[in-house]
Amino acid sequence: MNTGTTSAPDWVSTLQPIKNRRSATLSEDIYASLMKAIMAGKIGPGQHLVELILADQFQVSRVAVREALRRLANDGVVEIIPNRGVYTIELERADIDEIFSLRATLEGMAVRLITERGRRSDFALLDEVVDDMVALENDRDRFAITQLDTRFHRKLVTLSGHQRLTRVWDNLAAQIAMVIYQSSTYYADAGNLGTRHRHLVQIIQSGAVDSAVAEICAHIEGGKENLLLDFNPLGEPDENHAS
Amino acid sequence: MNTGTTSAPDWVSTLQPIKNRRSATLSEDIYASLMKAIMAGKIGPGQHLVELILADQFQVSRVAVREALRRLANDGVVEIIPNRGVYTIELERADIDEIFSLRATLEGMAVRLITERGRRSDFALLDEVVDDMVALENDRDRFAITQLDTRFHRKLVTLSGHQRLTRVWDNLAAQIAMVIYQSSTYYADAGNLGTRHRHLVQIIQSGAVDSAVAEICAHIEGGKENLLLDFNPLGEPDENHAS
DNA sequence: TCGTTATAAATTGTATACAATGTATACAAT
DNA sequence: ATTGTATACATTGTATACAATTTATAACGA
Repeated sequence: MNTGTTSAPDWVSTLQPIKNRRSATLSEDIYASLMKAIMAGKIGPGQHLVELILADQFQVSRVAVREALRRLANDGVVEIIPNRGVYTIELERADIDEIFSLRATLEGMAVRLITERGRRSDFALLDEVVDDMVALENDRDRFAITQLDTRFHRKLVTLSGHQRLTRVWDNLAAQIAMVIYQSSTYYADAGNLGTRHRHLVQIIQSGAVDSAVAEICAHIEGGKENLLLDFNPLGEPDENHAS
Repeated sequence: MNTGTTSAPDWVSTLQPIKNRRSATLSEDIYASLMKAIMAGKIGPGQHLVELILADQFQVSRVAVREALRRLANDGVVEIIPNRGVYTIELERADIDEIFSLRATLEGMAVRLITERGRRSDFALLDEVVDDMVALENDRDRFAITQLDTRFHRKLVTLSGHQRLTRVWDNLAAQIAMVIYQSSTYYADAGNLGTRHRHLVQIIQSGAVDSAVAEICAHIEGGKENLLLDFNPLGEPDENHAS
């Protein structure tokens, strides 16, 4: 527990020290804590995550922090530069295109599997989430909305029964969340969130595979459009406006 | 460099100690070495990878090995059970279905992107690989054939220009290789390998997106069929035939 | 004989210590 | 002033040491 005297960024102090761990290993807890902070935008893009500083803050050793950082690198939310350090990624316009197009492909596959199989119980489980959405349609709690939306789409993927697909989606989910939380307009039309998802479920339920896949793709594309409404190039140079 | 006296499996001794590292970090080298051994089937499914034993063999510390093992877990070729250890995965029939269906989806997306864009230079690069295949059509070197086949499909993915798609595919590639190397019949029809891939490139070149995507899916599905010809349930119970 | 508890062995999880690498600063030479 | 070089600092990479957990083994009682 080396007491580093190095100057630390503001967001460091917001990280809660690990008192008694909740998961199987320390690094798991640290991973969860950092992931949450990054996804919520508390850490912000391009930040340097220094092992010793984080270790001091969490009151654990560097190795635990180190392992957590490697896991974050997997999920693509931080970048490791050998001998230099770990930095949170900076999402540019092209990245958003990639994230959403890949997401559409993955969820499209899930929808195809669900639709082809046509299990009544699947539809019921999806409807459950939609019901919660409808109940929340006049709410303005962005956090709750995001949670619910994510829950629906993840349910879609898990119901596919495809473990590897789920795993890949979970990886991407971190980046999706990063982007969504940073946007103010993504849920501009939160008012009809339930309606839109209900519609999607109905098409899936109808058994029309191609229509269902097309619908989820359009759904996701629509989300991207909303997102881009207020996309200001966060990490981008913004075209050097002289000086 | 603790000299463990514990009994070690045979395959351990085949791993070359790291003399002077080639990549940026030690764990990177160890990761590459282990991955190669697993993909080639030298380590086999269900094996327990003990950190200390590996550290002794590579003549490095446990932490470097540990990091490498975590990376392997990402790629889904080993499974980490907290406090118990790291084990190579055992692929069952359902896993093969998953791997190939996900692969079809990913490469399908790549083909769509390439076909939509219709870049002449892309076609040329793909044709280059196909030429090499044709030159090798009467060869019986399974290793060379596998290498070339992998090169083609990876080229397909990278040419899509979609970094995240490429990354996901690379992850899956390890599992694909594991399966292929363990099968004797996957390249049963290696004689027309070049022809089949040439056909695929031509359809892509024609610009017919739907046909091209359908073709790559059929291509991959065909590969799976070959693979399953000699699939003996490696890790599977084989349906308990009484006792 | 069976199950239960106690003890020891093996293995992983975590912390600390040291080495190597990269980065910035100060100073000299031109 | 500018470039090159040396030195000190910050940070990561790697090794060793200790703690915690699980599994195996043995002793014990019913």
